[in-house]
Amino acid sequence: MRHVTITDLARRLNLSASTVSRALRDHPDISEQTKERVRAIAAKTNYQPNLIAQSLQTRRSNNIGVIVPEIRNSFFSTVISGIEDLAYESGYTIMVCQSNDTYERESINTRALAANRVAGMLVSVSQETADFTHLQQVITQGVPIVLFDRVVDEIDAPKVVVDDFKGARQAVTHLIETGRRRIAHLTSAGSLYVGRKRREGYEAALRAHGLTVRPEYIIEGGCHEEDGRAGARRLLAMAEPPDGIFAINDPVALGAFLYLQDQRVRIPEQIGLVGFSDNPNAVLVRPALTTIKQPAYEIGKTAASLLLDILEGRALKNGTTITLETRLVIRGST
Amino acid sequence: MRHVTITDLARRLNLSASTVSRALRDHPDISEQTKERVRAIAAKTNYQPNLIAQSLQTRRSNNIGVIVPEIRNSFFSTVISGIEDLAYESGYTIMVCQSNDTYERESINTRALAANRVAGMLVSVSQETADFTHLQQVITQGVPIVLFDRVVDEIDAPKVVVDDFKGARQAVTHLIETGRRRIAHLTSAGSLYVGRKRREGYEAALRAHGLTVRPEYIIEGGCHEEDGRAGARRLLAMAEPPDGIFAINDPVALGAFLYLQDQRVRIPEQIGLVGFSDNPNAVLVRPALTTIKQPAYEIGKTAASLLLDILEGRALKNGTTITLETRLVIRGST
DNA sequence: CTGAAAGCGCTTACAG
DNA sequence: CTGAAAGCGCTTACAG
Repeated sequence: MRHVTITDLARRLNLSASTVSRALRDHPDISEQTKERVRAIAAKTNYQPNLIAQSLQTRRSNNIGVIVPEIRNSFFSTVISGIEDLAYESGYTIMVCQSNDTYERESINTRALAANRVAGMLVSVSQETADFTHLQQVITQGVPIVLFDRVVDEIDAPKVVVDDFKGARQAVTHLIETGRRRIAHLTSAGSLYVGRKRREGYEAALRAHGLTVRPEYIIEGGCHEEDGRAGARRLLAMAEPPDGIFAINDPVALGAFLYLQDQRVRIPEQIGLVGFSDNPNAVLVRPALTTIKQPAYEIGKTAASLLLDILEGRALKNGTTITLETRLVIRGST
Repeated sequence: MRHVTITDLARRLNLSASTVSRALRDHPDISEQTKERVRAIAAKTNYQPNLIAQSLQTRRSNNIGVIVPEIRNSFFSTVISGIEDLAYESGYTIMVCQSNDTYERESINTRALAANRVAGMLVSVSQETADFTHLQQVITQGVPIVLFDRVVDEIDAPKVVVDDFKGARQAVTHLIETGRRRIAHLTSAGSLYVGRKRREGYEAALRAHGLTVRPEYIIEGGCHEEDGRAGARRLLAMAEPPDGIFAINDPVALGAFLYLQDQRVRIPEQIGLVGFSDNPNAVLVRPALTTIKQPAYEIGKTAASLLLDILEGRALKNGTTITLETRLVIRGST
């Protein structure tokens, strides 16, 4: 019923705990014969080292903390999948928290992970977060953080991102090149880094083609499907509705898509639509969604591998930021 | 740079570690004044209790382990979301592992979580798993397990499921009642519990309506979109293709859907299609997918709450199995 | 009301 | 090659 300990093994073999410990870790000092005996009894009793005790003693941990806005968002669950696969290969386990896009929960999560003495953290900040001391404190305590996707300039930590500006500019340029002139943008509220960058890309594309940025065409909402629906409703209600929409991400784009479809607006003839992410379900709608492909799984793997580099002493250059490639995937919605 | 310890606080206040510890836990013996001093210095130095040390001492943990086949499957990521939300409310953190549907990785994950001395585990077994000693050992060690979705009869543990048999029967009955007579089934390979149950429901519905079960119409594959495509291809190639398809889950159904659409097969006129889960993307295709709604988020919450009941000493009746309701959601694909 | 001591399950310098 | 001792950061019965 109880967990077997090293002391239990030692007692049964008439050895000291030290010797058993060394035998289990294959220390060269220990005789092969003793090692055999220890291994045999360990296997027989189903001994499992207590990683808690080991962590306390060695002040090292095999756990890494992950904080994302929402686990059930396809983009983030794919990132987590990438993180877990790499962590698994390297003998780490991940502790996963979601902030539900609130600052409060994000900071509580950060503390909980710190209290659990994770070796490091991988975080994508919430939409609400504007104060970053919770993250700074962790770093000050010597626990490395790698930021991904929702990164922030205020924190000096390695980052894994895609070129949001460029991706957005590409998306909007594509809308312009396919003949749209009244292009709206569905974006997040607040100061989300990716929101800002994508919006800048949107504006840059318009300007580069001599189009004016019309503030009424920029709808600030959230990052979910329902926000896309709401945004599309507002756009359709305008005296001069847009003929193109660039959404901050695929869920928002799909929300807009469904609303337009409900309203019998023809896509792409009346309104062209572009998303951002290339979630698996971008290909399910008809016409399929044109979008900017973001390598979610690779983002997870890359962020995890940066963290492992730090944990295993491979120093990173100051200000390391890895920018993964996005790609415009043209489908039927434009 | 280093983490502040209780001893650090004690030294700065000229108190003993015991007193500081008691003050922090608000022990009644300690004077209010001392508590104040301790709290003040703890806040000032950003003291964070070392949960690792605490766990070792108290032999309790605030971590619960979660093992799923695949994090980036919409059903499982939603379940995990439910688990995390409830765990968060109760002060627990979750450690998440994916087996990628292999027995090997599932058993290694189980050991890793056990070595991390999680308070309990929530698991949905892999498609490959046929030997359950890795789970049995954990239970024997006194670590409770709650199974969900992919449960197994061989393990005596509380379970959270939906009525797969009934849901499947309902799905197929619906296909029959809408006039289909040649109904195929796309299922998993191997002995997956949910696969078996859903197949039994499929066969029961056919028999109840005097239709014969035609083995060539039962295609064993996997649980992913590509398996649905492959299955649909095989069905279409038959001399007498089916006029209805019941798929083991939504990803498989959507894979079949896309293949049929590519082949210009009209849904629902030529072939009616029903899935299982009601993933968010079931509503994205046109016609939208008829499916059996499975409350993924509630499954996660329920499984987590059963585990918390056990952890907090609220005994469960032997053989507790919670069966959540499924519902037939009729959309355009039938 | 506070402190000294023991101990949770390990690891590792130090001795022999 | 093996063991005794100390210690990781806590908690808690036992004394005072």
